[in-house]
Amino acid sequence: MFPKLDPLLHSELRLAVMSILAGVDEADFTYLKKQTEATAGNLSVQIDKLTTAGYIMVEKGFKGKMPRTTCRITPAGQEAFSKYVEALKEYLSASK
Amino acid sequence: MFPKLDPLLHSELRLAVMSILAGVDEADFTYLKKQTEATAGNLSVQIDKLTTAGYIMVEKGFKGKMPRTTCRITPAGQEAFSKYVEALKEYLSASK
DNA sequence: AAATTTGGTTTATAAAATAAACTTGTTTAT
DNA sequence: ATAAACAAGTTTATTTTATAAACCAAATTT
Repeated sequence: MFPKLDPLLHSELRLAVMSILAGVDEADFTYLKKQTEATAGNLSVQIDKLTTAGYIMVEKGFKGKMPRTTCRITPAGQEAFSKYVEALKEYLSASK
Repeated sequence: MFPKLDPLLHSELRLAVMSILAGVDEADFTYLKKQTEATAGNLSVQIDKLTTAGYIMVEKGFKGKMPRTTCRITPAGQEAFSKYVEALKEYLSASK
């Protein structure tokens, strides 16, 4: 009746990050920070977790002389996100 | 862009409980336990939190000689649940 | 060249989820 | 009648998480 919710996605900030990445080709750290209004530390930690899980890929480079961290969703991440959305629907459609 | 998710509802078990209660008039502890497959301890704690928040009401009585705990969603709970669902949609509709 | 800002990471703390252990009373078996 | 097993929870302890605070290195501004 109530499917298990992927704990990696059932987190406000990680879900926001995945939500953004699911809709774009790539997004860098500062963009994610602005959009989510998260602190840098929190974002850094959550990006690590998503990376370890294989849900996103991180590429580190430079934009001019400044460091730049670019994130991209992986196919596994896309699928996990879709599954999570489906699972969640079971919880939201109460009376059904 | 990403609204704050009510932390009281953004919890797998509490959300399941609220989801059930949103669809029925009342449900007792054992029914909730069976439906959610939660441990009694966990369920007890989460019911407390929802009660303290004013999202549900608990009535204690007896069915024959055995204790019975009946739960009901409150108007405040109904509203919080609706708001949560709306907020969550912002997270799920990524590309929009 | 000192102060500030950028783009982060690491570490520490607070809060949450969860399970294990316990309680109170009931039913069943001996 | 009493011991064993079960029902319905609660309380307490443990593990995870989320989050922020503190820190770091390099770049930019004053």
